Amino acid sequence: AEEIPSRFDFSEAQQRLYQLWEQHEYFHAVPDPQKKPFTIVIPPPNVTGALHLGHALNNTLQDVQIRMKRMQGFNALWMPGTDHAGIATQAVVERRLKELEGLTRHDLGREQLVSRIWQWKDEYEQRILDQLKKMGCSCDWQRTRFTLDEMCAAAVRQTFFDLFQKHWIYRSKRLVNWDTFLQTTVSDDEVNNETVKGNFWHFRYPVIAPQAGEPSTVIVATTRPETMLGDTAVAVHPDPAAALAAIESELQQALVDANCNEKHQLEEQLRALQERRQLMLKSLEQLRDMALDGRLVMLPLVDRPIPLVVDDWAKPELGTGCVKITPAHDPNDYEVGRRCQLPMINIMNRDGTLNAEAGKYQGMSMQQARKDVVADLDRLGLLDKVEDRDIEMPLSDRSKTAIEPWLTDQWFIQMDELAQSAMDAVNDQSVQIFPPRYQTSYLDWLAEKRDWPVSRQLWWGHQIPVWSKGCADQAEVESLQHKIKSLAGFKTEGAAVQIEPSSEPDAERRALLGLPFATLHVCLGADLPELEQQLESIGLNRDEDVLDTWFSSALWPHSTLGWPQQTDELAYFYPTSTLITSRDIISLWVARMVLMGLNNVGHAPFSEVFIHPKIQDGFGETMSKSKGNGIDPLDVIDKFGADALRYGMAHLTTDTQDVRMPVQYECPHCGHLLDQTKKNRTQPRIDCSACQQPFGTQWASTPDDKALARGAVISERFEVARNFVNKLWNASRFAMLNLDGYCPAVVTDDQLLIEDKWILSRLANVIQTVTHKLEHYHFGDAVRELYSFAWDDFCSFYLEILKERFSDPSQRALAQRMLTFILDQLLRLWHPVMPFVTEEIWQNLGRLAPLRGLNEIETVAAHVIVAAWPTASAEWQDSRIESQFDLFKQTLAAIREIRAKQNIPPKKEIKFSIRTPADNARPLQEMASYFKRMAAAELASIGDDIQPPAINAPFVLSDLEIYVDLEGLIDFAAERKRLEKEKAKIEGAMKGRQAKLANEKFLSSAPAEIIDREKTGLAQLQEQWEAMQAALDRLP
RNA sequence: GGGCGCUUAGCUCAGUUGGCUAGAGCAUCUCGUUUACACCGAGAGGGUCGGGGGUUCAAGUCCCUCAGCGCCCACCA
Repeated sequence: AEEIPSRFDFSEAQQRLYQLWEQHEYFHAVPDPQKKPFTIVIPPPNVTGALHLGHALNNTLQDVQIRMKRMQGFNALWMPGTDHAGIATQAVVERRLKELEGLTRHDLGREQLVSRIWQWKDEYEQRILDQLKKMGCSCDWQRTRFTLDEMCAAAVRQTFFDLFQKHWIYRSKRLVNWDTFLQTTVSDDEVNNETVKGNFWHFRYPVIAPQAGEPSTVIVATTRPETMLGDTAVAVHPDPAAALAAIESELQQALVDANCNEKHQLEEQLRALQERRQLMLKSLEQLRDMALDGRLVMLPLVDRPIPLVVDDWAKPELGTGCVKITPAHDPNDYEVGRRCQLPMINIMNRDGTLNAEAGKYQGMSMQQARKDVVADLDRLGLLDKVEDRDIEMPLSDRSKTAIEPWLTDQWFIQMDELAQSAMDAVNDQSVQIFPPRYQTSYLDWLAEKRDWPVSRQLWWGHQIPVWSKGCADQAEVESLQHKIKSLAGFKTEGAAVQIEPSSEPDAERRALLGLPFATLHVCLGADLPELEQQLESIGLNRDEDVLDTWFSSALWPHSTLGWPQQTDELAYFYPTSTLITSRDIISLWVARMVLMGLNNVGHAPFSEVFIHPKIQDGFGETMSKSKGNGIDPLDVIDKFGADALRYGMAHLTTDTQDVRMPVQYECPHCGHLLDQTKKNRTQPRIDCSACQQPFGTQWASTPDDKALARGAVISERFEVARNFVNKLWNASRFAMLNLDGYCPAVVTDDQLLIEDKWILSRLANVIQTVTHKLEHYHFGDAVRELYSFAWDDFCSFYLEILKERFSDPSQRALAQRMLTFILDQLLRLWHPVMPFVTEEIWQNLGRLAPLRGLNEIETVAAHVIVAAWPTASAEWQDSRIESQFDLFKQTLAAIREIRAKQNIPPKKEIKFSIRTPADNARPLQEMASYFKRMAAAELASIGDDIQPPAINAPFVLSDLEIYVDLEGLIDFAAERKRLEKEKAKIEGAMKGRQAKLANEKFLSSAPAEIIDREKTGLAQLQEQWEAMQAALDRLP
């Protein structure tokens, strides 16, 4: 035992122990009807890049749950895997392709690009799985899945086919966010709005054949002039007078409720509105009438007659009150176009240049066209005016270029029934969300029941399993349909047909634009190469698009278990037990998993969802790769160990707050820690403030910077955890040093000393609390409870007391049995949070004490990972013993305080007396030797009627007066100071109570129990005060 | 604009259904290497609980309001 080092060498142990667990296949779970399953599916990390501390938190919590449940005897399965993360991954790879080779994806082609992305995926998946292993995650690696692998693909195909058959999947036109640089759509949450300086242009559109008294032009305003080439109408409000009046009365109402700050502003707004009304109302009403009359205006530059239409999207209080309608390039205009049945003219190519619809502007970029359109209108005298204005510009998060709204064909999932089923699951509590407030965001989002657009114009993902062909007329539709249905294998192999009528009802326009009469879609429910070939041979082509990445993620809990195959795993492990994730994907992922699980398997995928806090940097911003404020968990593991990382994560997990984590750079040359500041956190190179040498950061991009040693990003928050790991390690080291001659035997109650009973009572309470807290996701509470038990109770008191008993041969055997038992229990309780150090100690303890136990002796499990979770024994719980022991602790603290204040040398022995009733006296008397050891103080006398020493320092607790004998030691000044301060404190407390008790209302309204408490409290304070005063009086 | 949170010691966070003198760790200061641990031990100082108002015998805790911060959703010709 002597050769055990005083510090836990985690870096050596982590690898060895992880291998040990894997060799024994402790992580591998197979269906076993004898055991109850407990299942968690990992929120699959994106293969975009490495994991940061947010993931570390997420995965730590999952592993804590899994390890605890495994110890509780459940058949625990933690299903690991990664997500292909569609656009994010493709964009990363494309960007790198551009940087390193100067190539675009079009240079490579689909197949080549996809194979490049697979390479990237292999690399990062490896890295991610490696990170998880280094964190100690006990995932069943044999079952590792990837959202794009064959098993998941089969589930995707089957699901799509099923929804297609139910007609819950359909194709329709939709405006998408088009990134003209990457030439792909981006989802709404990958679009950032940036405020930029722009202009507000006012154009005149000539009215065709104006009648007398009518305006000859209509003025419209826009921030995007080039889109006018695709205008198909000008809208006016159906009742501008009423609309203006409504706003006016709203403003007036607001004015009534307003405070003076707002008042001024509101008055101004009101004045402007009234002015406007005077100025514009008449002409707006006139235009409205013209619109109702079916009048047309001439769209300049392209010379296209377009109608005036009536729609309440045209707000009379904004702009000119009239609004140009460009259905194919603006989301709101698109809605107007649908309501008014307007043609939708797409003027843009995939690459952001203008197409043939734009006439002479064809081939120009949108920016160029903007300049030319404005200039040309100006020349024609149709530019009314130009205002400066701040405008919100949508930018692509990936390419940082402007997003263009663009009208395209997209596949949708009809959500009403699916969403309802997912709402029901939460409403009837078959899925419970913790903390419960997150139910609201889940339910609110689903309640909108907006159809889910699932196609993405990407190459990386599950390609949509639909083959289509446009038909020119009804006859062709019928003959093609007949041909398809008679294909060999069509009926037997799982295929379905849908007919999509054209979005353009007008035959002439269809002919003009080359649109089909209808499109025939065939969906195949599985990979069927022969059938696919046959379809292609009769002219059907497979959709180029892929599915939204969340489509496959939504199937994750059942696809990973083999669905649509009816596997044993699916039958046994599904539905899973709990889902642990972060709040930003409640709607994107959690809700969709619920509805897909219900649709596919007929059962919600999990019964509980725990939403954990988010990790923020020192400035309150969430960690993300793009901000450069992320921490690689491996940096923390290298410096503090995996257990410390996990401890830190669990400790910070409370259910109210996000976690703020200020970080530092560690200089790779001298180890100095530099605070991360807002300024230096995005710098590629930093000079160490201690040794002046430069080091690189994760932002290093130039070859010079990259060549520098990288400074790790770490947080001192983990120091506490590391220190605790070491504390536990050394407690076990103490045990090892004192277990010579250990022999196990049943320990009976009558053998136990008061401190044994106390520690067992504490242990029983802690087991109960910690189990409850962990089972209810209160990770922080559980860790705090265990920490104070291990450090304060076990180490600071129990072990100190045992030292005394180890030196007494008659007590040694019992002390050893107690020590091994408590340590054994501590290791089990800590194992889910700190698997490595507990396993290592378990091995060491097992060598010296393989048989352990109190009530019965048993051979313990070879490894703590599979040891039984402790159960709280009710017989041990004894609040009387605990309060008796508390008296000991308080007495000890009092003596130590007086020693410190009096500056008594540590080795100098002192004497003290205690005046207390016999009930308290007995246990304290029994512990007399511990005062000697732990405070170098001898208990001279104790009892109801003892005489305090002549010169003493008093300390008064409830029912307990402690007198430290200061004969020949006293520092009068220090003692006076202590007593005065103590007295003042007591006086303050007394004052509050006296005031309360003098208050008639308090006496009449407060419950008797509270009044009683106040009274006895005051009496005690009075007693203490008198003792202080008396002692002061005695001082010379 | 709508919604959900948050604001407690220099820092990071606890604080149950309102009820004894508001806690912990780090940092600071004092003392100490007594055979588990200096990644340690003993002790101390440090808070008008974001501001203002209200309900109550009693408010960190409940209500209103203002300010600041974070996140989600929607939207701005």
